[in-house]
Amino acid sequence: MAQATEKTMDAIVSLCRRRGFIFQSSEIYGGINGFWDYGPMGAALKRNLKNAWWQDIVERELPGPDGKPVSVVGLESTIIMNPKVWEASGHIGGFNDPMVDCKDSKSRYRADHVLCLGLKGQTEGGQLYAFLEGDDDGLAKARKKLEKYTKRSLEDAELDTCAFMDLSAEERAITVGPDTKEVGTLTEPRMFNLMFETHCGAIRNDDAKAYLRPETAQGIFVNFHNVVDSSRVRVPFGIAQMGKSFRNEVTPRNFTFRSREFEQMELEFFIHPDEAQTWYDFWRNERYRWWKAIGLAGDNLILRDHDTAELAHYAKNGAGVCDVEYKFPFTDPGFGELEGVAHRSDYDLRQHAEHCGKGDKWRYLDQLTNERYFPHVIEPSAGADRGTLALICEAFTPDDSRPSKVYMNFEPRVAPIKAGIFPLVKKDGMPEIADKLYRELRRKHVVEFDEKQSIGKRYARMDEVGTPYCMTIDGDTASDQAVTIRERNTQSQERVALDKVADFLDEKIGS
RNA sequence: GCGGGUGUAGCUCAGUGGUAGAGCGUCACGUUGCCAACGUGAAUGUCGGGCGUUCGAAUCGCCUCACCCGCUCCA
Repeated sequence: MAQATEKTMDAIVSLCRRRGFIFQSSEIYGGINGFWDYGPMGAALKRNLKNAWWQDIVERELPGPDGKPVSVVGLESTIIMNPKVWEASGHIGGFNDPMVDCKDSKSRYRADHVLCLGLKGQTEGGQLYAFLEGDDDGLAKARKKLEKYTKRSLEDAELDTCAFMDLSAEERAITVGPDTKEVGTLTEPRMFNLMFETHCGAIRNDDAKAYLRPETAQGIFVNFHNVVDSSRVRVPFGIAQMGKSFRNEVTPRNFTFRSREFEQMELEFFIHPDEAQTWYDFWRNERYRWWKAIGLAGDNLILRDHDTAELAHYAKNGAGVCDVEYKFPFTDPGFGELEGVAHRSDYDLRQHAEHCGKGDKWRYLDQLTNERYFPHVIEPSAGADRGTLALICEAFTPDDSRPSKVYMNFEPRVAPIKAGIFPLVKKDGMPEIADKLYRELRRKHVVEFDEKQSIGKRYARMDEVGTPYCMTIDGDTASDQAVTIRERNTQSQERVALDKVADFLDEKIGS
């Protein structure tokens, strides 16, 4: 058995497998890179997370910046859409990063991160030496190579740096790659399409080509007017959607953190352009608060505002972009993104208005003010799989003093099992009383009945899947009509009357 | 995609050319009196996969797949 006394990714992955949280997809055939399955516990945990998001975003009342309830409706759009959606959104074309390969060293670089060092004023002949942006060692190496080539030491003023992206074919031919000694081994910058392709219908030609969506957001934007016309919403309001998205990542990595198939929980919140800052600030703070409330309450969660330099094309000059980030064991001491909150301006609605040919007719009409405009969008976009993984990592609590050596400290709201119902021993009528209690509690909560093996072993199992409460029917229950309730984190026990157990659970778990 | 590492039972691992093992876990029966108790019995292996070398491969070689670390990238 695993002696998981340290909070390492290996220990967490091991527990996920052992207790049925997460398995590798298609494992019996050797697995498939970037795809993961959720077992019984993982499916329950992820569903609880998604339900909490849907309830808190769409269903329950949330006071907005002005104290009035925030208005949000739900949507479920398809994974495959008309390919023109992706032309309009910029995913075909601008979405991908240009990459450059080195034929000699077989390395691949982000083309826009490659810089070239050369002699100032030199227009022909000579050689250029490539290095990676921010790589001081690489720069020093490039300079050394250039000095060796010119056979003399060079002053700073003689040097010139330019971007590889800006080079002509002739200039690329005299460029030496960062990890080679030959010239001309770098390819021209090439796009790698991260969208999965498929074909609709029986004939597989270019006309039938379609894409699996790389984000759920566009399904919301193209349905903007359908929702406005059918559901009596008024700006400001939001459309929420959760669902699978697909990206053919070059390097899936870090357990479920970067997968090729993943689930998003996205809200597109439509606002008047003048109110962008107010609503951006609201959602920025609200989303951070929400992740804390769902169980990421410790120091591992941060809210990070983006620098202007890293802003996406649609977010320049906006109210801002920030990430809710979690310190995973594999990112430590850094952080990994759980959710991005971005002011996307009116970029997407305008793009679709233009591409579908409706143009200004696609503007929103405010019937109170008679103003027509393209609403701006504040987009809180969260990863459900990343969120689930963060909940698992945060909950994983080593404790050598207990038999399981570890327990999962889930918030009761997201815990896969809310309570275990155990007869202390399998005789003297205890199983019958336990079974009756189990059936009663099961009507409202996910609870588990277990009469096998010793009581300690059953507690240990519940610790490892993060069940907050265990209710034990013992020899006194028949006479005093009360059970022992064990609390997971403290392992303390209290005596609760049988007819008060349901109330106890309702209060602790919420309904 | 590049470089490095790893891959044997559910888990942790032993096994370096000669009949696939241990501990824990799991299941059944008995027992039980609050934290992985005990007894008896049982099930579970493409030794990641393929090809090769060999009389014989978990073990040696080549190819491949998956995972981990670094680069890269990202919801």
